[in-house]
Amino acid sequence: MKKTGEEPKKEDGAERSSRRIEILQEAMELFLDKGYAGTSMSALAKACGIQKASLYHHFPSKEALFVACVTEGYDVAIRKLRRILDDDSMTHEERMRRALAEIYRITIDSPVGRMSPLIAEVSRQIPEVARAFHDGFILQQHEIVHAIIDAGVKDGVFARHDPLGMEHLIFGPIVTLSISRQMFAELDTLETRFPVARVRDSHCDLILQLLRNGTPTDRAT
Amino acid sequence: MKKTGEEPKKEDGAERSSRRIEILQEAMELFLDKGYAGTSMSALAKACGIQKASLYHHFPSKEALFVACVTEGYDVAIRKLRRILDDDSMTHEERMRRALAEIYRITIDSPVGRMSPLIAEVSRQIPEVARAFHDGFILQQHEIVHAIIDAGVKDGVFARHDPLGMEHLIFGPIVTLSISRQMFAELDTLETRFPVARVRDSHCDLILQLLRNGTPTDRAT
DNA sequence: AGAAACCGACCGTCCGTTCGGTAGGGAATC
DNA sequence: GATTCCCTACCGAACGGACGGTCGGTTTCT
Repeated sequence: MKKTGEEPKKEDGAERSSRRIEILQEAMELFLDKGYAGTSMSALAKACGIQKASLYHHFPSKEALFVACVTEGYDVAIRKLRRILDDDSMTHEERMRRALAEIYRITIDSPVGRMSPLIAEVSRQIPEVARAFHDGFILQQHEIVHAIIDAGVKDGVFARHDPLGMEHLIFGPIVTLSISRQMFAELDTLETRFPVARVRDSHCDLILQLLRNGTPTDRAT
Repeated sequence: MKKTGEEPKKEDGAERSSRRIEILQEAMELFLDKGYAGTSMSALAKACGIQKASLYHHFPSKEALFVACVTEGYDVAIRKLRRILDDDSMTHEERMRRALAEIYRITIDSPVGRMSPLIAEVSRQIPEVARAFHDGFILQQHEIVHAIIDAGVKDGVFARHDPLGMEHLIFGPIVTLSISRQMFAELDTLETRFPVARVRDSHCDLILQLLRNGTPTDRAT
């Protein structure tokens, strides 16, 4: 509701409530490492070097703190992706490759992208966070990719495919790779079975192969 | 360690410790519905109609109970998939389509398949369960799919692709669809954005399109 | 002075787990 | 055939601890 209205000073933006930002960063780290239920307010306070009661001067509850963790930050994460969409100096294929690489980076390396398992964990308890994550993060990326593909189709460079199927074919492997790398982090075969660079390059090749060749079977379900 | 040695009577197998099985079924239901941390032993006991202390006569701890939930059942889940692999009465393409449909069913409908978010939630706390899930469930399915593809390649029906990339292109969308449908279950656009049948059919078409056409760029990274 | 930030101590609750004890049925003993 | 023994399944009650959250008061900054 009101997530940018608690600054002590004016809306200078540069250093608005440094404590609050510090708490959010520590919280993000702990949540990603220990999960939502596994992160206690006491542990977070200790990580920040303050008392637990002080946390409640910045956030009214643990749930609100988690929601802030999710909602604040994903607009920053996809900003670069949006810039790729707006860049006209590339060919359609090159722009697609750049966008895919950036989505891999966002989903696997950035804190917001790695939060999918967390959202899944709390989605029943805090349904609003699932909606926020979907509308503000997932949906944004999907729309950007569709825009890139549509531009290529319009110029006759890309073949037309079922948008829904293409969407899942693009994002499915990326999301699954990110989640797998987290849940199987302890496996000694992690880098063999789930290597980022190899999967990314191979995935990219296969998608572009589909985008270049038209689909002969145009079965409409 | 000893999971089949607690029957009260002989090892008749038909009704080995009915209480134990009842507990496992109720536990699976609760875990899938409320998550691991969100499922208390008290709630499980109430669901089974017994006292909480009685649970500890069948399982030494909550962790052990969860591990049993995961490990007991996934061999049953992929039995049908294995039968499809061994069926020689189909063409390669038809077998691939059948296998894909079965994997969608397993991953989205069966209890074991829907446990991925749960495994992710507890993977740090109980690392052994992640390994068991990977080796006994994920890896089994991957090997079966690779065997089906290899047979098609050997007969010249399927084109050869990077096995790792193909693996992620096949399983990625399925796993992501299953997880998305759970974490975004409250969204009113769920069936529009994540419909099983449409995604499955479209996915299947795209995969087979790739398997039919060879890949011209044979870049080895 | 006044507000914001912070602190130490505390509250009520719920959790996983344990303990001592009971009911009941089958086997062994007399 | 009755008694004793034993073992499994079960139960009521409680334990220790951790958790999210609160309260009254103190410090800090402007």
